This record gives sequence, C-alpha cells and structure tokens, in this order.
Amino acid sequence: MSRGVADIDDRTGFSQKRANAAAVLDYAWDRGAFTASDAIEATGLTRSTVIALADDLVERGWFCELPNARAAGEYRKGRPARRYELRSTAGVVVGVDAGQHCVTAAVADLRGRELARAHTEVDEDSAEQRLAVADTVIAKALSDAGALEQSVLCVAVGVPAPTDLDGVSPEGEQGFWSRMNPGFAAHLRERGEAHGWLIEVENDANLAAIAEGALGAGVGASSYITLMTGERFGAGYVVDGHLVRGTRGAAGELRLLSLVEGVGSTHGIAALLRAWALEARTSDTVDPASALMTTPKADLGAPVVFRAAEAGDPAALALLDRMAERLARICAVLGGLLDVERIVFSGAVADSIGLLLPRTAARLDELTHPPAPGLAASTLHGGVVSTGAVVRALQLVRANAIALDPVAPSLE
Amino acid sequence: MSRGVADIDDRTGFSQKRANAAAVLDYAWDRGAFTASDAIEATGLTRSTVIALADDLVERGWFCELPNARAAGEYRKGRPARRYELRSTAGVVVGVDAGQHCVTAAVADLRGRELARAHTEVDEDSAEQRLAVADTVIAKALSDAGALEQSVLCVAVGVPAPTDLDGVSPEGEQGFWSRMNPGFAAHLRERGEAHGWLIEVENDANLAAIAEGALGAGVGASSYITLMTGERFGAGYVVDGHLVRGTRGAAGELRLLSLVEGVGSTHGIAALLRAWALEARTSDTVDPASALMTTPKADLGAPVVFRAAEAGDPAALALLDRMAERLARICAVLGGLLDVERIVFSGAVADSIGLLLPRTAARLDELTHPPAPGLAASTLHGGVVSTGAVVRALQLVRANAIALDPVAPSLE
DNA sequence: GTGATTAAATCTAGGTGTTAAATCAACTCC
DNA sequence: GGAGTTGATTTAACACCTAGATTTAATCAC
Repeated sequence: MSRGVADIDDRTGFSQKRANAAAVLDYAWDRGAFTASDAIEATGLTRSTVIALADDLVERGWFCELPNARAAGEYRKGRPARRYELRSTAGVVVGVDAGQHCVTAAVADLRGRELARAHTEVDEDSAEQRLAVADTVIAKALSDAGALEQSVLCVAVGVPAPTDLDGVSPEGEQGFWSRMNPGFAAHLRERGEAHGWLIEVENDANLAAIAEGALGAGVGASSYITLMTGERFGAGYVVDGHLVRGTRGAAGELRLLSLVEGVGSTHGIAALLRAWALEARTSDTVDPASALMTTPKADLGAPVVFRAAEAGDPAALALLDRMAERLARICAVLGGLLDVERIVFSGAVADSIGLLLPRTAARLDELTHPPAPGLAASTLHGGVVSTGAVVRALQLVRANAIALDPVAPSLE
Repeated sequence: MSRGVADIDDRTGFSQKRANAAAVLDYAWDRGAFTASDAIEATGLTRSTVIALADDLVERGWFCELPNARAAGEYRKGRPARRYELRSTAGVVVGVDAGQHCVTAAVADLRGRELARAHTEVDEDSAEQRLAVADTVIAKALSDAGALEQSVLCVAVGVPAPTDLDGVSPEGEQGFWSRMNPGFAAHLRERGEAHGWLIEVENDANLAAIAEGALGAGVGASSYITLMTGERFGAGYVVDGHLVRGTRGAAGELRLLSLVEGVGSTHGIAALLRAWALEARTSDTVDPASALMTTPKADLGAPVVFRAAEAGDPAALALLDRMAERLARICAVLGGLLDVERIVFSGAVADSIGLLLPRTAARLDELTHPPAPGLAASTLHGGVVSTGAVVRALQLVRANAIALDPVAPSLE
C-alpha cells in the first residue's frame, strides 16, 4: 500500500516523489492530452514511475484518464497508450478587478477558459462596502459559472494601489490607496480559509503587465513595460521575466515622471486629450467646423479626438502629435532606464490608439539610441486587469498545485 | 557500497540525495563550524542522513571534519559531537574589474577572505591586448595568493558595458562597449575549460550593486540602487532581491536621464564638479582667496571642491548645493520609478561625499512624497567592482557547488 | 482468421536513500 | 565509579526509483 503524493509529510523540505509529481503536473499544465511516453520523454523518469505518478494524480483529481486510447486520429501501431489530461475542471480561479468605480470578477477553469464574468459599479468607498461588493460580485460570477465556493483554488485581486507581498497597501495620499484596498487580502483569506483558497492582491498595472505577457502584446518579450493609459498613467514592469514590484510594491507609480521635461504631470491619455481639446476650443486657431468645436462640451473627450484625427481633422492631429511627443518622452525614460524590448499600451484607450502609435514611435527613435523599444497596443481591450488577475491566479495554482486539493470529480 | 553525491547521474532531473546534499552544503556555507545536530535542525533530515551526507561531502573535499570535538569553549555535556566546517580552501574565486584604464583582479577563498589583489594600468585598447592584460593580472593575483589554476572555481569579470546573460556586450556607440568587453566570456571559458571554471561577465555597476548588497551600504535592503558616480553616472538596480538587468543588460545605463529637468547630462560627480569649478573661476563672484581660484588649473577637481567645502568655502559650498539639486533629481526619478528603499553612492568619490549627502537628502525629501529612499555612501572604497565580482563569483559557486569539484586537500 | 510485428502496460527484482528505533560510545558531574 | 546526558552507530523497515522480463492490445501481412 503506497502513500499518495498528498500524504507525504514535508518535514524534510525535499521529497523526491513530490518533486517528480510536480514535474509531471507541470508538464501536463500547458499540454493537452498526453501519453505516459510523452511524459517519460519530458521528465526523464521511467515508465513505471511516470505511470505511478499519473495514476496518483488521477486519484487526487488533477488528471483524468481519457478512455479513447488512440482517438486523436493519428494512427499508431502497437498497444494503444493510456492517455491522460489535466482536468480543467479540477477547480476554478477567480480574477477580480477592484477598480475605483467598477468591480469585475472573472471565473476561469484551469485552462484559462473564462466561464463567467460579473461586474458592478461602486459609488461609495467605505471599506465594508467595498469588501461586500467584492464578495457579491465574486459570488455572482461563481454562480453564473456554475462553480461552488469549494471548487475555487485561488482568488487574485487587482487594486489601483501599490501592494506589498501580503497584499496590503500603504496609506497613500489622503488615504486613497488604503481606501482602494481596504484589506482585501485579509478579508478573502478569512472567507476562503475553509476551502483553502490561495489569495493574492496585486496592483492593477502589474496584473495588466502579467496579462499582456501571457496573452497580449507582451508575449515573447522577456522584458517589457505595460503602460495603463486611462485617466492616469500607471505602469507594470516585467524585466528579465520577473515582475518588478519594489519595496512597497510601488514600482510603476509614475508620479516622479513629472520631473521629466515635456511630461510634467502623470495625467493619462484620456484626461489630457480631453483637457487639451477644451483648451483648443478657446483658441481661435481651430477651424469652427472641426469636431473639436462642434461636439458638445460634455461629450468632448479622447474618443472624439481620435475619431476626428482619423477623419483628418488638423486640430485633432495636432493634439495627437503633442501627445506623441509626451508619450515618446515617457517611453524613452522608462524604456531607457529599464532596457526593455517592448512597451505595451494597455487600458481603455488602447483600442483607438492606432494613429498615435507610429507618431510616438517615430519620436521615440529620435530620442533614444537604437534599438528603441517596440511599441504595441494591447489587444486585450477592457478586461486587462481581470484577465491579468486570472492569469496570476493560474500561475499561483500551478506553482502550488501539489500542495492543493482539487475538487473531486463527483462534485463537478 | 554507496555511491557518492558526485557520481549520481542526473538523467532524472531530480535526485533526492543531490538535493539534500545541496541543502547541507548551503547550510554550511554561511556558518562556521557546525555539528550534525545543527544541520539536522536546519534541514529537517535525520541524523543518519545528515551524517552520511556530511561524510560524503568531506570525501568530496567540500567539508573538513574538525578534530577537536568541543573545542569551541562552550561547555556541553554528553558525547562530544563531530564537527564539520566548509573548507574555505576547497577552491578560490577570482573577481576582476576590467575598467577602462585599469584592470584589477582579486582572489578570495570560499569564505570571501581576500588572498591577493593585483592590478595594471591599460592604455591601448586592442582586443587581444585587453584579454592578455586580464590573463596576466589574473595569473599574478593567483600566484600572489599561492593558488593554482586548477583550484579556481569561478571567475567573474566586471566591464564598463552592458552584458547579456552570456556575458557578451552589444556594439555600443563607436564600438566602446565591445572594445571594453572584447569577448572576455569566450576567452576565459576556453582558458578555464580544463579546470571547469565557471565564468561570468557582468556590467560593473551591477557588480557594485551586488557588492553593496552583500557587504556594503545595501545590506538589509531588498530593493536598492547603487549609483556609480565617477566620471559618468551608471547604476545597478536590485529590486525585490533580484538584479534588474534588462534585455541587453543595459538597465542602469542612465543616458536617458538627460531628459529629466535639471539633470541634462549623465556626467558624473567628478566630471561635473571639475567643470563647474573651472566655470566658477572665470566668473568674478568668487573670492580670489578661495581654493577654487588658488589651486592650479590642472589640479582642480572634485577632491579640491570637497576639501574647500569642508573648510567652509562659500563658492565650493554653492557648487555642492548645485550638485545636491542634480543628485536629488536623479534619485527622485530612479527611486520613485523603482520604489527602492535605499540609494547607495559608490565609486571613487563616495569617500568624500559627506557634505553632499545630507543636502541631497533634504532636497530629495522635497521632491518626493514620503517616505523618500534613504541615501548612503559606500563604505567599500575603491575596490567595489572587484569586490562585487568576488561576491558574484562566490554566489555562482554556492549555487552550483554540488555540480563542481573542489580541489583535493592534498593540493592545497 | 492466423501469425508476425509493434508499442505500450504491467510485473518483478534489485538498489538507493531515507526514517525510526535500538544500541553503543564518550563525555561530565557528583 | 556510577548516573546522567548527548550524540554516534547500527539495524530493520520502508519509500521510491530503475531496469529488464513479460504480458497485453492493437495493426498489418497473408
């Protein structure tokens, strides 16, 4: 009677079986169905060992054994191989974007397939209310996904504040940061304790960077920066494959960019284009027929400027040139100081940034010695942060898989 | 008949014994003499296992067994414990500072004790010549240390150029970088192949940062920046305990700081103070009795300015204030963007920076939201880079120890 | 269909490395 | 010199891996 991987006590710090099981599980993670022979080749272990481990993982609920031996169409001679696969339903992860005005929760299976997504606007900012809203949105998303609380393996939350490794945010100016992150980590840890949830609370721009690196415009780059470009700038750095967090998790807070010539403030693209458009209105150099003049004041914003520029409006194009100059300086400083190969523009405006990017790139080329970092617009649209939270949650599950208990197949 | 750790083939990727031996070795690394009981507590392994591993490591040459059972003075009852210790003479490491004008090599034992140090000025910059000079200096240092080539476990080289993970530098402007690093990595790898040398070629500022983190003003900080402040600025970042290198290893090249208001160029403290002092001379606002006026033009430089300032010279103090403003801006941008807890000033001028530091700190406080990063002057004096190279070499040896073969005691 | 071929599963024996418990050894203290 | 204490050593059992022999489940050739 052999003990399962789960039963191994880890007093010694190192267990061969545990390590080997982790290797097999890790191999299966980014692989579809596979045979023992595949795993043998990948891990270097013997057939007996691999099969024993795989059967163990099946018993624990991580793997399922596929019945159809050589179904995959690829004809093969010899005895049909047993086929295993990571049970994508062995659990779910929850990725939460706890933004300033809107809380979104996405539920995904272990393959990263999104099962459900829920969101709510938040007005009031009291700590209890924010935590309660998060609870509600998570519950809604879980029920939409048809998942139980006990099938949750990890919850990752993105907040518009720096966070330390425990997910706690510093006070910040006027308590903004601690208002945005009123103890999500402690709250969720308590809430998920019974089910063994892993909890991570992380800065939103950092999660956006993780998302871009895994699924978006950062794929293939080992060093890149993700610039969140909404009302304010915020950045997530990934350098040498590592997320760069900083002592308080505040790396990527760009307030100090105000010291860079031609940048001045950390207002984001959306905020600035709106302000500049309003400013342009009061000058008399703009053609009265321009969209910048004809659009009602309340509707004037970044989208209007982008659309006008696409239609060839000279005033709007002038604003984009001005913005390109500013962006190029930001990219030059960040890219130069960190030596990244790519800078990804992420967030709401990323979709309409088409005209801005080449102008920025051209200016960036002038500012830096070659090679300048490549510029790319995010392809992940609105949900970057919640997507990043899901990706991060999956990373955590993957890294800790052997120590976790997935849901039994019967509870699916 | 049990096999030694060295004989274990690593086909499987995981070997319990190898991992446990590594744990024991790692425990011994930053520890003096220790008993089996100590290691048992530290590793969680059984007495039998620990003793077997320790004896194995003795046989391989990593440990020596100390005869005097309870020599350490601390009285204890019971049977005297066997005592082991890492053999600090199991090999040596070489740390090289291959600077632009001077090549230094330091040889140290496994405890980091410096055994010898040699250096040569270099004038000509031909690739062959630079490599030959390095070879000579290394050989000199080794012979001074009484060490043989075969007892070298690792050679780390610092170069004033960015390097990739293989130690190769990009071309750079006018080929400066590739002239500074004319293939040290390949050359040394070939030279040390027979003896199994580990080779690392790394940017000098990065090595300085490693030195400061291990022995200098960066100790205790998980995120800090080391600013090399000689003729030019260069920085090494350590964030979240990791060295931040960047795609081409060029993170820490501060050229782009020229975009920061009030900084303008990347000239270092020494270069700027000299230039400013010369500039002040031509104005007629400076007291003719000031050292800035009386010092011969050729001798005017940073040391003169620092000494004059310490003597209370108003003109010199004005220059320091100007410099403090500039430094504060650099620190604000770097510290703010990376969220570090400390900034260490390293390099030749660090010794005389006493008056400058508090002024810079005061200005930095105004520029940033609290808490501002702490400022510190390096205590490692001239040899930061070679010291950093030694530290880095020891890190590499430690990380790869189980795979290395130390010198037999007989060859000591 | 029958038998050869093939590829994989399964079984078996043996070895390594670990633990746990019993025993032995080397000291100190009184 | 005996009790007490601490650690080394020995022993047996066990966990886990490997290697090789054997079996099984298929295809293919006829």
